[in-house]
Amino acid sequence: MIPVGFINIIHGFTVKGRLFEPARIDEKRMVGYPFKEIETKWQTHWESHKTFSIGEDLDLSRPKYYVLDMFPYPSGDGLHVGHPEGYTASDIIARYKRMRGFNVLHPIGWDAFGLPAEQYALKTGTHPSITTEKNIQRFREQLKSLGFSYDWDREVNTTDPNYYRWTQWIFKQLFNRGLAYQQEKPVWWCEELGTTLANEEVIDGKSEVGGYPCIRRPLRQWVLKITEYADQLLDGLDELDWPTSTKEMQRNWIGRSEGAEIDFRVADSDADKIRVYTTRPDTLFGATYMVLAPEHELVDQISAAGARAAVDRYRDSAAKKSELERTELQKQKTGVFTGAHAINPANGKSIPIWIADYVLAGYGTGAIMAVPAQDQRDWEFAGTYDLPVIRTVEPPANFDGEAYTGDGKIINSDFLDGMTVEAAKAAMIEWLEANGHGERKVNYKLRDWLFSRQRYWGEPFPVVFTDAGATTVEDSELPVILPELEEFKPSGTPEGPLATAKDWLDITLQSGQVARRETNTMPQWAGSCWYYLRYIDPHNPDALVDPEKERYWMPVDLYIGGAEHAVLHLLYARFWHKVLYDAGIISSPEPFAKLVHQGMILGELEFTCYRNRQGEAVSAEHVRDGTDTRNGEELSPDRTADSEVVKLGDGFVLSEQQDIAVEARAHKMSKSRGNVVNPDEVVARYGADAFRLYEMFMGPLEQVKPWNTNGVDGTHRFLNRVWRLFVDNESGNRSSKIVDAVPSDSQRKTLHQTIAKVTEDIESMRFNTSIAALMEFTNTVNKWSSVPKEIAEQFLLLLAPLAPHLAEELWEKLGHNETLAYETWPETLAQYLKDDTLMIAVQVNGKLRAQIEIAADLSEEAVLSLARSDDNVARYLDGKTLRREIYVPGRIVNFVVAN
RNA sequence: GCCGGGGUGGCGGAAUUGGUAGACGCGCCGGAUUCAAAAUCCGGUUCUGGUAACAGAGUGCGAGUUCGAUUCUCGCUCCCGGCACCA
Repeated sequence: MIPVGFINIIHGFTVKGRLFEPARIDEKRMVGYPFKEIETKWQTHWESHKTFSIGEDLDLSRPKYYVLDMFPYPSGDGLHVGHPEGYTASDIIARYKRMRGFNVLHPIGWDAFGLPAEQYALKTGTHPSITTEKNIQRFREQLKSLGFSYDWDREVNTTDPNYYRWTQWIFKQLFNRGLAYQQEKPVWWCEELGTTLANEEVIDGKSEVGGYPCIRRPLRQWVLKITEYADQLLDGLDELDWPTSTKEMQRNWIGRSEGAEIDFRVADSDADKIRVYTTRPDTLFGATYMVLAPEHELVDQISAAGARAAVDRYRDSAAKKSELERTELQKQKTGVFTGAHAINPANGKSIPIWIADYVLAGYGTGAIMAVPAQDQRDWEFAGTYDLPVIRTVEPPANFDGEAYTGDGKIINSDFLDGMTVEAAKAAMIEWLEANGHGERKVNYKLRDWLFSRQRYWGEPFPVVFTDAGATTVEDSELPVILPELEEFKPSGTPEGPLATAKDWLDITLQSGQVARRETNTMPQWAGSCWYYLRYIDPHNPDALVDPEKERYWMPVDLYIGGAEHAVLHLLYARFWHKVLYDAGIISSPEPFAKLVHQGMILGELEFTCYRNRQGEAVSAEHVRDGTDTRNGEELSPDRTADSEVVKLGDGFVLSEQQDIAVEARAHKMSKSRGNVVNPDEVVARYGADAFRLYEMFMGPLEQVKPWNTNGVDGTHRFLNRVWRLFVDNESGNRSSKIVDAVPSDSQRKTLHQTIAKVTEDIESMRFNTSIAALMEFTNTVNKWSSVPKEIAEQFLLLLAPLAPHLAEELWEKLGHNETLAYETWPETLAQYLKDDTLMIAVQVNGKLRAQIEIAADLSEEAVLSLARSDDNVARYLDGKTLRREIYVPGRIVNFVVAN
């Protein structure tokens, strides 16, 4: 699912003779508590005791919590520091919820079909299943080394026939419900990859993977009718606790719009009527011309003899343009007059019909009525070709724009005059329907989902072709197993590599009928569309999920994963889910109740100074995209050491040459930049607990933030201090500072304030501040001469979700034989939260002049009097007229004075 | 262009039913320990002035509301992410 690959080598590089080593971390030897030993010990313990396996016999009277990570695509490069960010967050929640008495489902698996393994097979002949298995091993080890509390008995793997059997079964449900159909569709074909690609896999006419050129060609494809669910997918968003940006992106992607379709008769012709789609039926009287997409089917029929040559020329050139060129040219709109005219049904006027590629064939009806007065695109086109403009909405008096798209009084529109836009739309639709000229219509940007790929490493379709067409195979025939192949080369034809599997391809059905299997495979999205359901009942041979278990566990309570999946994965999964819901197979209309995106982790902050060919430094304000904005000269970026720059004003400048501003920013981790950080090395040096803690301590989970290996020092030191607090350095036994004594009130206060803060922060996923609270706690406790065992234990329970290995070890040292994973989470006792005395601020005219200590229950009058008598406050009140006294209990006093 | 998010010390960040800006950590400076170093511990660290007490300025820029604004309102600006002729 996470397609980004990163290398796991950290290499220094030289720039102008200086060596930069962004993350050479084995150089310094870390001394401190024996994290390596402890972490291995507890990882082994959890595994052998199946601590986090929830098994089959659950106490269903307990509340459940399903916390899910987006499962990874096991790339050959292993984990990078971005993966464990979300995984750590979900692990903390999982561990916390267990301690809160929930049955917690916290699984992991592998999204293991996909192009990279197939391309590797092409190069090396290694079967993708071997590569995949090897990569999974590596990922599994890495995840285990970080101490995540997954239920490893529930691991799923999309390439396992026992898994994809049910992916195929779901496809059958789609097929049976008429939601899967075949169509000749112009699709992106990439010669180099020997496969078709989905729109989202082609960027600027090149393949997303490899950057190879792609062309459009028609192919028989499987398509899923996601558009049938457009309204449900849109409406379902309202009830979800998801980031607004993600919901908004899905809404835009679905792109629902309401309007009307209107029929225009072609003048002096018996050609078919031309139907247009518009969201502004109220502007019909302002339609001054009509535009058809170059691909529109009526173009041939209507073009006048004299215009035909020009029309054909324009159509040819439009067909050759890639999508990119079409959109790039949006500044200057082009088109050709067909020589034909259409009759405006509202007023009988004749308007010219043009073709232009700013009208898309695939949206609406592929034809529009152009209203330049109220549409900026039409305005531009009309300007270019000198077409008339009729305003039908009165713009505001001070309006100085071109097309006016706002609300206003309708003018020049016969029976609509004087209405608002909203009323006029309704009135016009009513008129159109009454007179047979058109009808109300809802449109979507969302297109049906191109669901087949001409690849090997994907799920085979459970489909065979006979003379009668496509049929699905019997359930008893599932899974349709991917055949072994000698060669993984694409056939070079639109048929995928499976076409070369002769023994597999042709079968005889039970009826005796001869049939041929579908040679397409499913796209990578298929397996990830429903994996969260399989985790609930991963080994069930009879159903994709047991209905009773499904009812208990669904929906997912918390789903954590990257924002790059905001639309596609999350929309496709919701679509399948709703289909399964409608089919009565599952009980919940939405799969993911709450969604959180972890922010990307960037490389370390870098300073870059740009230099021209003479080697002269160019100040950053003159640099844009690596060139000098003043003369267009190419500049070379020069990585500059921290010691050579100094902060000046808003930015950084060279310390030797302070008129030269340098660029200061953290970049996305990438091989080419050499700023990739490998978690294995961080774990080796600091330990998994310190690594987990740092990932959470960096800042808010959702935020993009730069990595800084030095920062791990901080969390490691913190864990060291905790260790020394509990363990005697000499003997390795429990420290004599931990005593069996009754805590003092003040000690209880420290503890319970920490419990309150950590609990609140974990509940709202503010892990950075919960860690800060634990640090403050240890800073305070370190000053105590002894620590009551009761306090020490409660603290360890608070630490446990965040740094589980160390917490377990110290818990054991305090004399416990069982894991603390299911201990009860500490309870905040309110009586220890309030202080007897508190410090409050005293301001005079809003400026802070003193801080005074008061008894918490002191009356307002007494507080004010105390504040007035403070020396420094008195200084500012002296000789002035006191106008107002403000006391916010427990917080602040403000005296307002005048001369 | 449109939609969404953001701008706070040298750095990551903390504080919003409006109430002591800079918690916690990194880095840096000073000290202790050490033959020395690492590690550890203690103190300092927004800027300016002052030995200090304290004073002035300060949360992207400019206005406004308020006794009081990082927080609310209006205008501007820069950065990040997404979409981009969807009629």
